[in-house]
Amino acid sequence: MSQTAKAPRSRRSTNRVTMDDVAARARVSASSVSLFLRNPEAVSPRIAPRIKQAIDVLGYVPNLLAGSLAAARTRAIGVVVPSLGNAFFSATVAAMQTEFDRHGYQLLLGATEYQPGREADLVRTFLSWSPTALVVTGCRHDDETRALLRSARAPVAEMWELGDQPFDLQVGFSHYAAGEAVARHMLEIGARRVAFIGARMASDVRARQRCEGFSREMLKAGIEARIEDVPGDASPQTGAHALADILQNMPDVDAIACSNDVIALGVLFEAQRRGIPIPQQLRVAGFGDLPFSEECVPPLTTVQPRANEIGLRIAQELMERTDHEPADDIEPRIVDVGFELVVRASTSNVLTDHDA
Amino acid sequence: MSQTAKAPRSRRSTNRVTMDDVAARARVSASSVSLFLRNPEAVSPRIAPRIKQAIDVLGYVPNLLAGSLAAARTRAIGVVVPSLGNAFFSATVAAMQTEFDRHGYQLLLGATEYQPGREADLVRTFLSWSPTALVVTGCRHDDETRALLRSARAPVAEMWELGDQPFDLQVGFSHYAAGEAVARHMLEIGARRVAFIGARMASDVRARQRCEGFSREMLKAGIEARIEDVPGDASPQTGAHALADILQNMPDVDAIACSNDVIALGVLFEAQRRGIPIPQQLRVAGFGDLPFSEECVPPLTTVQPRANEIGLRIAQELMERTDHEPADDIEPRIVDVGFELVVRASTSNVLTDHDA
DNA sequence: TTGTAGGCGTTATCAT
DNA sequence: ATGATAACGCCTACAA
Repeated sequence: MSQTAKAPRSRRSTNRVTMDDVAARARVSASSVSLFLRNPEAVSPRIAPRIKQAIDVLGYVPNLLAGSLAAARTRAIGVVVPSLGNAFFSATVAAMQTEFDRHGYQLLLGATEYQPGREADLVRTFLSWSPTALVVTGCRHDDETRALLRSARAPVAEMWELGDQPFDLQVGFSHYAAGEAVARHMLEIGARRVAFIGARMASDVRARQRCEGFSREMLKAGIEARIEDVPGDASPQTGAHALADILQNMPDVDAIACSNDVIALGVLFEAQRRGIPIPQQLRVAGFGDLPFSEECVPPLTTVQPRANEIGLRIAQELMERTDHEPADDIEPRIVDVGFELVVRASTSNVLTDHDA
Repeated sequence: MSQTAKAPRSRRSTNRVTMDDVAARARVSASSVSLFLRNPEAVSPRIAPRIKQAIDVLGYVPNLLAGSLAAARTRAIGVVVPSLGNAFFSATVAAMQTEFDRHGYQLLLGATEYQPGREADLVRTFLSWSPTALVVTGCRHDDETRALLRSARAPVAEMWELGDQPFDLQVGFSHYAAGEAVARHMLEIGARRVAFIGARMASDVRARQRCEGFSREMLKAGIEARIEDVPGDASPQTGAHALADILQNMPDVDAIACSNDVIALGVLFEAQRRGIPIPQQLRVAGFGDLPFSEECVPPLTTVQPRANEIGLRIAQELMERTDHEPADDIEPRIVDVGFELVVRASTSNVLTDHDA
């Protein structure tokens, strides 16, 4: 009895339980039910339990689409990341999702997989959901994306990078500074023949920034770093192959910085296979402080980027903004969460203290 | 001029460009615009360009909420995963998102972080979005979740596991079989004193299943496996500590299977530190075939679970189902994507062939 | 092919 | 405090 012949123009296709059904059963008006759902204290103690019971009995689930349409605000937040395969972003997304969820907001997810034009597509899609806010990765966006974001009637947060003019919120840190920090550390421990391994740096803006920071700092010391920009995702294979390449062209290399810990891990493995002692002959540093970085042999010097905090701060700042009226123009805000250089045995000769 | 005193009962808070605006500018009716948007061929070649231009000029973005409400179907699919920190699930989610996006569907993401009760909460939230379909992880759900899923007017896909009665679709493989395969392999290469390391197996159902498959197969050969169930997320630390534990209680252990490659990696590191030769003295196997598993020293024997294919198949099957009328009751379907035992040097004495 | 009008399930406004 | 009722922006059966 799904399509009854009668009832002309009845489009009530779904026999979904609606607020009216609840109202009827509780013998109140739909308005009261709506009120109760938003603020249970606002209805008299006489009818509140009736409504509550009706909801339970009927198994009523509010229709957010209708609600959002009527209220002209959707409890959804669109998030664009380059890739979920990257542990940094999946950690940030996880943290955001948890926090959004706590506030009753739904996370809409999109990944560009580093394909040009995808960001604009995803943002456009998100916009058609009338999201409460938008979160994008990085500060570099093509003109189309910028236009869409500017036209958005919702706060825009940029994450994982600082720079340019913020739309409404930026939460991240300077990747140049991270690269510089690694370079300075390398110099301090006596590195003179250095290289930087990065994956796909033409499209991975932030890896490129770390690379540039590293190179510039090295140049200040009169050292020209060899840059190994390998195609494809960052992976241990990437690192292993890159090390092979570097050794061929620069046999006396004494320090290698990597744009990612997984690359550095590959360097460690390849060095192990070749019998190159680390850090005695070659110092290695990464970026990310991934779970294995503390445990590998030797433990890896790296930069810890606070991926979770980025997600959390973004969510908190956005949740705070949504409490205000969209009218009160809130100042754009930049939050530098910083990073931490974590020095471990891969760049120092001290005893391995992995089991502190 | 946001709240003009006139225009009683005007709630038009947003000066958003609507379909009516487009229609007015193109000098056609809104329904023609609607038709054009859904099927550009269906309107006359005379007005089509007018509509197209009006859309561009006004920067019209369709309101999916209104559209979904009217059409009683939302182009959104809710996905529940245990955790995005787990590379398996983030890979599957990435694959799904890409495929959904190709079909114009939005992925709604939720993670339980292995907390009891969270699955039901997330499903309930998703349901209020009237999703086209729901995707959940695994086949074990509490009563509340089952009830919600059963009541859902949308196909329900279960992933990463097979078993029990499928709601509409299951795409996964047998984790028991995966555990058994590892056990048989270990037996073939002469393992006699074996252990299994798993993380948080009380809540990670699938890790437990792999463990059980492993243990049962060992028992058939008269061997009782020592089971190391460590708390917390799977990590190299987990593996390193577990190996230490095992060596203390079972010094003559000659084979260790792990519920996850990252645990196995930790075992390799700890063995390296202790000077335990692998595979000569100790065979090690993992699960997941993560990026480092082929590259580490020695390369790791593992089970490759086809995370991407699971996501892709789920998306494809669901997209196919949504083409049909919800009326035609489609048969529940089970897709076993299988897995592959990848034998590498960590369990064999053959020459390392990492650079094939 | 194009237009008209009713309805999708809420929320918000206003009157009681 | 509660209830009518008008939006919200679009889709779709039906008429023209």
